[in-house]
Amino acid sequence: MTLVGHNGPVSAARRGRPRSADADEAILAATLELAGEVGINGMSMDDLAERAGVSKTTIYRRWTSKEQLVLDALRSAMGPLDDVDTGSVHDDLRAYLIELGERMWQGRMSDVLPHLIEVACHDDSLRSRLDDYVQFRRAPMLAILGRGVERGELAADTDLDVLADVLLGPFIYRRLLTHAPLDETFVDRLLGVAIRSA
Amino acid sequence: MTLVGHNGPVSAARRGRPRSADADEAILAATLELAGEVGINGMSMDDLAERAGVSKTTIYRRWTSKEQLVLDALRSAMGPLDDVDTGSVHDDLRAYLIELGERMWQGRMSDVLPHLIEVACHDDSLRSRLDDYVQFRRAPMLAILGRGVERGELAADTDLDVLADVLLGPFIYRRLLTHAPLDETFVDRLLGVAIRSA
DNA sequence: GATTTACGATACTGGTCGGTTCCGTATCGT
DNA sequence: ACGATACGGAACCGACCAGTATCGTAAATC
Repeated sequence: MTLVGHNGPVSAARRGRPRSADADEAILAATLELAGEVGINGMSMDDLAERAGVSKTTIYRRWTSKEQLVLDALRSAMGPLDDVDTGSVHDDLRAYLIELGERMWQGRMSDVLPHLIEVACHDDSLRSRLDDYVQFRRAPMLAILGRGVERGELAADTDLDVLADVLLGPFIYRRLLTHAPLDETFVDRLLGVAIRSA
Repeated sequence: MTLVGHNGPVSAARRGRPRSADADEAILAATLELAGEVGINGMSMDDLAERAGVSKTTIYRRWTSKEQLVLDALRSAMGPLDDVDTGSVHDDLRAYLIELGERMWQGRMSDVLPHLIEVACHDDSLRSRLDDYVQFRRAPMLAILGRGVERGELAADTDLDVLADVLLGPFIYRRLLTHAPLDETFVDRLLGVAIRSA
């Protein structure tokens, strides 16, 4: 969490008033919310404090800087993406892409993504955080495709990297540029184009 | 151009010292350069003036605000993208995508794109400018695919919209997220996956 | 109850930035 | 030559912002 104070061993029962766990959650949530609305740089710490229903002091008691806070908030937004093995590439991909589509619209990370991409152009910390996120989305996809090759559903010489690009790229493209929907209809048509065994 | 002064009829030979055409060009070029490096919001007018080798007064004599300047600079960066008809969908797409790949790396618009996407989230003027750009890239692509259907190279029930997403999406995806190359090898593999008549 | 720590509110500091103003100089048409 | 306009340089204004400091109060331990 990169919290400021050395929160020592839990058993050691600190003296004094304890930190509010609600405040931690409220600050992280408000950070993602505000950063999604006005951008990472456009977000002022004063506005953030107000949105979180918390004093600015309370924020700086936990994080040393805005940068550290944003980093933590982004990490907290990365939920795991399950990769179920149904025994069929098509069904695996369908399930995976449908969930991806949902998260791309309502996931906590989704609104911040455009801003994160922007800042990552010059900020190495955020750049590596974004790389984590990208691999996070890519790994299950490559696993699914790998199983497809093993089972003979996909040609052995298939370029899995490019195939993953073909399946993931349109999601980013629609989300950032055309704002077209990412619903089941889209997933089915996408699979129809990309996978021959449709 | 949204220039400030009413530059009247050209024949009317204004009195006094004329505006420097070099300055116009230098300012627009420096705007794209700097905006690409530090972002649209991160670009200060003082730095911009220095980069353009021009005084800040000279900028504000031409444009009323930073916003107007950026809008003009973006418009000036949109060069036309030719759509040659070779008689084969595959060859048309190949030529188109290879040029797209080149422009995505070295085109004047390309560095600004991530920043433009970001700002477009809250700025309607830039949002519509970005929409122009998107349609600008999509239109020739759809024309190529349309001819493919006419010639019977593509199935008549092909969803051209999704197919265009499949061909363009990976470019955005690689450019913004994975930073993988957009070279000829990639184009050929992409076409191999997306077009059955490969 | 005394001590220790967290909290909210507010004010403050040092810096940045968009945009304006002023002045002396350069370049045009007449 | 003269008036009109453009130019560079620099100072300037008002707004905003990250981060700090202070103070009175609330909640925990001892």
